[in-house]
Amino acid sequence: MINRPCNEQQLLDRAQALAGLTLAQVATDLNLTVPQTLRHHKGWIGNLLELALGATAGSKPQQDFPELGIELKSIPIGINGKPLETTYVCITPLIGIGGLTWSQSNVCNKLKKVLWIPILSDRSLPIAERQIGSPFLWQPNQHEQQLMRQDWEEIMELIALGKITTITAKVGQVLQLRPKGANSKALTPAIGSSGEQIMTLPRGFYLKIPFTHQILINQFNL
DNA sequence: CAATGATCATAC
DNA sequence: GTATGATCATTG
Repeated sequence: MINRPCNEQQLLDRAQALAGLTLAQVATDLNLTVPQTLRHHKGWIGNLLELALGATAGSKPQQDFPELGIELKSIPIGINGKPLETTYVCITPLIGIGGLTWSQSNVCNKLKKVLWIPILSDRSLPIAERQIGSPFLWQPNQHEQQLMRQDWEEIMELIALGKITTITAKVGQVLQLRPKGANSKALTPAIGSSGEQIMTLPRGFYLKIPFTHQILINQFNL
Protein backbone atom coordinates (compact mmCIF):
# COMPACT_ATOMS: atom_id res chain seq x y z
CA MET A 1 0.00 0.00 0.00
CA ILE A 2 1.19 3.45 -0.80
CA ASN A 3 0.83 6.28 1.69
CA ARG A 4 -0.60 9.62 0.81
CA PRO A 5 1.70 12.37 -0.36
CA CYS A 6 2.04 15.12 2.24
CA ASN A 7 2.59 17.98 -0.13
CA GLU A 8 2.38 19.04 -3.72
CA GLN A 9 6.05 18.48 -4.49
CA GLN A 10 5.98 14.96 -3.16
CA LEU A 11 2.97 14.15 -5.31
CA LEU A 12 4.65 15.68 -8.34
CA ASP A 13 7.87 13.78 -7.75
CA ARG A 14 5.98 10.56 -7.37
CA ALA A 15 4.03 11.16 -10.55
CA GLN A 16 7.17 12.05 -12.44
CA ALA A 17 8.75 8.80 -11.37
CA LEU A 18 6.00 7.00 -13.26
CA ALA A 19 6.69 8.79 -16.53
CA GLY A 20 8.03 6.50 -19.19
CA LEU A 21 6.84 3.35 -17.51
CA THR A 22 4.33 1.06 -19.15
CA LEU A 23 1.06 0.29 -17.44
CA ALA A 24 2.24 -3.30 -17.04
CA GLN A 25 5.26 -2.19 -15.00
CA VAL A 26 3.17 -0.08 -12.67
CA ALA A 27 0.55 -2.79 -12.31
CA THR A 28 3.22 -5.35 -11.45
CA ASP A 29 4.62 -3.11 -8.74
CA LEU A 30 1.18 -2.83 -7.24
CA ASN A 31 0.50 -6.52 -7.56
CA LEU A 32 -2.30 -6.00 -10.03
CA THR A 33 -3.10 -7.78 -13.26
CA VAL A 34 -3.52 -5.90 -16.50
CA PRO A 35 -6.86 -6.47 -18.22
CA GLN A 36 -6.76 -7.56 -21.84
CA THR A 37 -9.26 -4.94 -22.82
CA LEU A 38 -10.73 -1.86 -21.22
CA ARG A 39 -14.15 -2.71 -22.56
CA HIS A 40 -15.18 -4.15 -19.21
CA HIS A 41 -12.64 -2.21 -17.16
CA LYS A 42 -13.13 1.36 -18.25
CA GLY A 43 -11.91 2.98 -15.09
CA TRP A 44 -8.91 0.70 -14.64
CA ILE A 45 -6.20 3.11 -15.70
CA GLY A 46 -7.58 5.83 -13.47
CA ASN A 47 -7.75 3.53 -10.48
CA LEU A 48 -4.25 2.27 -11.17
CA LEU A 49 -2.87 5.80 -11.06
CA GLU A 50 -4.80 6.62 -7.91
CA LEU A 51 -3.26 3.62 -6.23
CA ALA A 52 0.22 4.35 -7.52
CA LEU A 53 0.08 7.92 -6.26
CA GLY A 54 -1.61 7.22 -2.97
CA ALA A 55 -4.93 8.92 -3.68
CA THR A 56 -7.70 8.33 -1.23
CA ALA A 57 -9.84 5.79 -3.00
CA GLY A 58 -13.55 6.19 -2.82
CA SER A 59 -16.49 7.67 -4.59
CA LYS A 60 -16.65 11.11 -3.09
CA PRO A 61 -17.71 14.15 -5.11
CA GLN A 62 -14.46 15.89 -4.33
CA GLN A 63 -10.82 16.08 -5.28
CA ASP A 64 -8.52 13.09 -5.13
CA PHE A 65 -6.16 14.91 -2.79
CA PRO A 66 -8.39 17.14 -0.66
CA GLU A 67 -5.50 18.17 1.60
CA LEU A 68 -3.59 19.42 -1.40
CA GLY A 69 -6.59 20.70 -3.32
CA ILE A 70 -5.53 18.66 -6.30
CA GLU A 71 -7.58 16.52 -8.65
CA LEU A 72 -5.92 13.63 -10.45
CA LYS A 73 -6.90 12.96 -14.05
CA SER A 74 -5.52 10.56 -16.58
CA ILE A 75 -6.02 11.43 -20.21
CA PRO A 76 -5.55 9.08 -23.16
CA ILE A 77 -3.53 10.63 -25.98
CA GLY A 78 -2.45 9.39 -29.39
CA ILE A 79 1.10 9.44 -30.75
CA ASN A 80 0.51 12.95 -32.07
CA GLY A 81 -0.30 14.15 -28.58
CA LYS A 82 -3.96 14.62 -29.29
CA PRO A 83 -6.47 13.50 -26.65
CA LEU A 84 -8.40 10.43 -27.76
CA GLU A 85 -11.37 11.07 -25.56
CA THR A 86 -13.25 13.82 -23.79
CA THR A 87 -12.50 14.11 -20.09
CA TYR A 88 -15.15 13.41 -17.51
CA VAL A 89 -15.31 16.04 -14.78
CA CYS A 90 -18.24 15.27 -12.50
CA ILE A 91 -21.94 14.55 -12.24
CA THR A 92 -24.36 17.41 -12.86
CA PRO A 93 -26.90 18.46 -10.24
CA LEU A 94 -30.32 18.68 -11.92
CA ILE A 95 -32.61 19.87 -9.13
CA GLY A 96 -32.28 22.33 -6.31
CA ILE A 97 -29.81 24.38 -8.31
CA GLY A 98 -31.36 27.77 -7.72
CA GLY A 99 -28.73 30.26 -6.69
CA LEU A 100 -25.86 27.93 -7.41
CA THR A 101 -22.90 29.87 -8.72
CA TRP A 102 -19.88 28.88 -10.76
CA SER A 103 -17.45 29.33 -7.90
CA GLN A 104 -19.60 27.07 -5.73
CA SER A 105 -19.93 24.40 -8.37
CA ASN A 106 -18.22 21.08 -8.20
CA VAL A 107 -16.90 21.63 -11.72
CA CYS A 108 -15.04 24.77 -10.71
CA ASN A 109 -13.85 23.20 -7.50
CA LYS A 110 -12.41 20.16 -9.24
CA LEU A 111 -10.74 22.03 -12.05
CA LYS A 112 -8.99 24.61 -9.88
CA LYS A 113 -5.90 22.47 -9.80
CA VAL A 114 -5.46 19.31 -11.81
CA LEU A 115 -2.59 16.87 -12.03
CA TRP A 116 -2.84 15.59 -15.59
CA ILE A 117 -1.21 12.32 -16.45
CA PRO A 118 -1.19 11.65 -20.20
CA ILE A 119 -1.35 8.01 -21.19
CA LEU A 120 0.09 7.18 -24.56
CA SER A 121 -2.77 5.07 -25.78
CA ASP A 122 -4.24 3.79 -28.97
CA ARG A 123 -7.28 1.68 -29.62
CA SER A 124 -5.07 -1.08 -30.98
CA LEU A 125 -2.23 -0.85 -28.49
CA PRO A 126 -2.35 -3.55 -25.79
CA ILE A 127 -3.14 -2.08 -22.39
CA ALA A 128 0.06 -3.47 -20.87
CA GLU A 129 2.23 -1.69 -23.44
CA ARG A 130 0.68 1.71 -23.03
CA GLN A 131 3.11 4.24 -21.65
CA ILE A 132 2.71 6.90 -19.03
CA GLY A 133 3.66 10.38 -20.20
CA SER A 134 5.01 13.36 -18.31
CA PRO A 135 2.57 14.50 -15.65
CA PHE A 136 2.00 18.18 -15.07
CA LEU A 137 0.06 20.38 -12.72
CA TRP A 138 -2.47 22.65 -14.39
CA GLN A 139 -4.46 25.59 -13.16
CA PRO A 140 -6.83 27.32 -15.58
CA ASN A 141 -5.73 30.80 -16.55
CA GLN A 142 -8.17 33.68 -16.63
CA HIS A 143 -9.21 32.99 -20.21
CA GLU A 144 -9.79 29.29 -19.57
CA GLN A 145 -11.72 30.07 -16.38
CA GLN A 146 -13.98 32.37 -18.32
CA LEU A 147 -14.67 29.86 -21.06
CA MET A 148 -15.57 27.15 -18.58
CA ARG A 149 -17.67 29.52 -16.53
CA GLN A 150 -19.60 30.69 -19.60
CA ASP A 151 -20.43 27.17 -20.67
CA TRP A 152 -21.32 26.12 -17.15
CA GLU A 153 -23.68 29.06 -16.66
CA GLU A 154 -25.34 28.50 -20.00
CA ILE A 155 -25.90 24.82 -19.31
CA MET A 156 -27.07 25.31 -15.73
CA GLU A 157 -29.51 27.96 -16.84
CA LEU A 158 -31.04 25.62 -19.39
CA ILE A 159 -31.39 22.98 -16.69
CA ALA A 160 -33.00 25.45 -14.27
CA LEU A 161 -35.39 26.54 -17.00
CA GLY A 162 -36.56 22.98 -17.56
CA LYS A 163 -34.86 22.69 -20.91
CA ILE A 164 -32.60 19.81 -20.03
CA THR A 165 -34.11 17.63 -22.74
CA THR A 166 -32.97 20.14 -25.35
CA ILE A 167 -29.37 20.06 -24.19
CA THR A 168 -27.02 18.05 -26.37
CA ALA A 169 -23.27 17.53 -26.27
CA LYS A 170 -23.02 20.40 -28.76
CA VAL A 171 -23.91 23.02 -26.17
CA GLY A 172 -20.83 24.75 -24.81
CA GLN A 173 -17.42 25.69 -26.17
CA VAL A 174 -15.14 23.81 -23.80
CA LEU A 175 -17.55 21.99 -21.52
CA GLN A 176 -20.30 19.68 -22.62
CA LEU A 177 -23.13 17.83 -20.93
CA ARG A 178 -23.52 14.16 -21.74
CA PRO A 179 -25.36 11.17 -20.30
CA LYS A 180 -23.53 9.68 -17.36
CA GLY A 181 -25.13 6.59 -16.03
CA ALA A 182 -25.06 2.83 -15.99
CA ASN A 183 -27.21 2.81 -19.12
CA SER A 184 -30.13 4.57 -20.74
CA LYS A 185 -32.51 3.07 -18.18
CA ALA A 186 -30.98 4.78 -15.17
CA LEU A 187 -33.15 7.77 -14.36
CA THR A 188 -32.97 10.69 -11.99
CA PRO A 189 -35.39 13.55 -11.24
CA ALA A 190 -35.03 16.82 -13.14
CA ILE A 191 -37.03 19.91 -14.01
CA GLY A 192 -39.54 19.67 -16.87
CA SER A 193 -40.49 22.30 -19.43
CA SER A 194 -43.39 23.52 -17.26
CA GLY A 195 -41.48 23.46 -14.03
CA GLU A 196 -42.81 20.05 -13.13
CA GLN A 197 -40.61 17.18 -12.08
CA ILE A 198 -39.62 14.70 -14.74
CA MET A 199 -37.33 11.69 -14.84
CA THR A 200 -34.34 11.85 -17.12
CA LEU A 201 -30.88 10.41 -17.66
CA PRO A 202 -28.21 11.46 -15.18
CA ARG A 203 -25.80 13.90 -16.85
CA GLY A 204 -22.19 14.71 -16.31
CA PHE A 205 -19.87 17.52 -17.33
CA TYR A 206 -17.06 16.68 -19.72
CA LEU A 207 -14.15 18.68 -21.10
CA LYS A 208 -14.15 18.73 -24.89
CA ILE A 209 -11.15 17.39 -26.77
CA PRO A 210 -10.00 20.69 -28.38
CA PHE A 211 -9.84 22.23 -24.91
CA THR A 212 -7.76 19.50 -23.30
CA HIS A 213 -5.69 19.38 -26.46
CA GLN A 214 -4.88 23.06 -26.07
CA ILE A 215 -3.86 22.50 -22.46
CA LEU A 216 -1.41 19.84 -23.60
CA ILE A 217 -0.06 22.07 -26.37
CA ASN A 218 0.53 24.92 -23.95
CA GLN A 219 2.25 22.60 -21.54
CA PHE A 220 4.57 20.78 -23.91
CA ASN A 221 5.01 23.46 -26.52
CA LEU A 222 4.00 21.02 -29.22
C1' DC B 1 -13.52 9.25 -38.83
C1' DA B 2 -14.60 12.44 -35.15
C1' DA B 3 -18.19 13.35 -32.05
C1' DT B 4 -22.32 12.26 -29.61
C1' DG B 5 -25.02 9.52 -26.95
C1' DA B 6 -24.67 5.00 -24.53
C1' DT B 7 -22.41 1.93 -21.64
C1' DC B 8 -19.15 -0.88 -18.15
C1' DA B 9 -17.21 -1.91 -13.30
C1' DT B 10 -17.39 -0.92 -8.58
C1' DA B 11 -18.51 1.05 -3.73
C1' DC B 12 -21.97 2.41 -0.77
C1' DG C 1 -29.73 5.59 -7.52
C1' DT C 2 -25.34 8.45 -7.05
C1' DA C 3 -20.81 9.03 -7.69
C1' DT C 4 -16.17 7.51 -8.70
C1' DG C 5 -13.05 5.90 -12.68
C1' DA C 6 -13.68 6.44 -17.84
C1' DT C 7 -14.12 4.23 -22.86
C1' DC C 8 -17.24 2.15 -26.23
C1' DA C 9 -19.67 2.12 -30.51
C1' DT C 10 -23.14 3.90 -33.41
C1' DT C 11 -24.09 7.79 -36.12
C1' DG C 12 -23.86 11.77 -38.95
